[in-house]
Amino acid sequence: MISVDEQTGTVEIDSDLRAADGRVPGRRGLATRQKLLSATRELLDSVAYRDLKVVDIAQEAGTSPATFYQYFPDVESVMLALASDLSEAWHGDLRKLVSNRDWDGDPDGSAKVGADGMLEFWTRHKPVLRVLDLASMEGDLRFRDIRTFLLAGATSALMDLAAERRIPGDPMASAGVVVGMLAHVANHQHGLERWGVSHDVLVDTVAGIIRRTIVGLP
Amino acid sequence: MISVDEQTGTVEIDSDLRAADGRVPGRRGLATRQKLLSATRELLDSVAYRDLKVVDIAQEAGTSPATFYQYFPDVESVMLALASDLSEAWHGDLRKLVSNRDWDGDPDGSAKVGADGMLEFWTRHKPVLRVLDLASMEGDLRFRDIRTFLLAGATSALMDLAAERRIPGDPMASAGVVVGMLAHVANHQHGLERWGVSHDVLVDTVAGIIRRTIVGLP
DNA sequence: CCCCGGACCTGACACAGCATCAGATACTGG
DNA sequence: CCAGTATCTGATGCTGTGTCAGGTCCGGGG
Repeated sequence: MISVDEQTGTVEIDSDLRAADGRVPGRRGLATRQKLLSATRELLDSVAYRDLKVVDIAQEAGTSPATFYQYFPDVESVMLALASDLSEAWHGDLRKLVSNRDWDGDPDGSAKVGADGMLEFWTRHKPVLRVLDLASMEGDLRFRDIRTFLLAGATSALMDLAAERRIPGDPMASAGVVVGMLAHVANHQHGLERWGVSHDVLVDTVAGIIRRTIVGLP
Repeated sequence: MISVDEQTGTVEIDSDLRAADGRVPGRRGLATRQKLLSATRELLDSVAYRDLKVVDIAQEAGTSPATFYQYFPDVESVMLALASDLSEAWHGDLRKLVSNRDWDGDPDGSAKVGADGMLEFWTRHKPVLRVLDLASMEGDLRFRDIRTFLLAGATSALMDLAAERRIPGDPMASAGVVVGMLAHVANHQHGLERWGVSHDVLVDTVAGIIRRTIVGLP
């Protein structure tokens, strides 16, 4: 669980969960909590976030709505937990997607692998990431901080890359816009394909932009 | 009112509105409908889309919930109408933002004016556009078609530009990605500024990407 | 083995917002 | 001024939320 202190702006990893009444859950309780999380992720494949009902999550998890409220105050909090878990699990891997590349030896290939990896990651975790983007866009600071944390590794790696190479323009802005573009393209992949743009062409286009914006011209 | 025929996939401009019971509204009815639309737009400045209640819209418009249902089946339909109006009104202007430029004489200036204009347009109509993006992302085809129509002018103008100049890569993909990036940056402008990226730097960064992706290298 | 106390679960309930309809009210043409 | 139609709304049933008191399950001490 990532919690953000609005006062200091620091991000803390806080793992001692509490049930609604302040109890510390035991084995059985944690299992139930987990079942509720899984049930939510399952439902998210077929139901839009807005249409997720507490009743349905409880039923899918084989329990009652009242039990749901023992572990989460509302549906939004379940999403917060799911997004937070995902963010913690992948933060580092996304950074490596950028930093573990041979940008000097093979800049084009590196850009392509990075773009492809990002798109693939987004596709794999689409349901949760979609909600993360949705809520961030709506201005929810808790989701926005989780999203920022998830992308921070990749963003700062790209920023360093741009700074090292003395690319014209602001490295921070370039990295931020590029990462945003990647997330956006990943989300709208289906829409673009519907317009006749194949997956491969899309990856090449995005890779080209990364190449020219971050690494510099050939 | 833009309506999309799911069967044929065609988009039709349909202006003869009907009330809930099939009547054709008169002057008074149309005025009430308009008041409901305005009330919704007003509320959207301060209330998140998800939290928009029929009760509140009706109250803001100085009427009753039952009246609301005479003109719209639900809140989503009001948004559809607002987005549709916006799309029709600005479709052409966004195209001109790209096509009325001297790309040969002053490519850098043109890119900058285009980027700035797009960001300004997005900021001005933020509340409605945010919902448009939100709903499109959620996969709602009606909103996605409206969004596509709104951006189609600018996109095809950019596509032509890229094609004329025989830029490496697929012109359609380049234009689509660039327009998507513009929309994304516009939406996340505040987040990026919070990270220390000023508006001007952002415009320059985006203009640079347009310049290199669509017009070609200096 | 039984029993007890705490951890866990749930049926029942009060309430908010949605959606509908019958009947009241306002406008307009003659 | 009145009839007839367009427009509006109070009353109502329904779905889903969030809370609580009380019931069930389970492991450890007697």
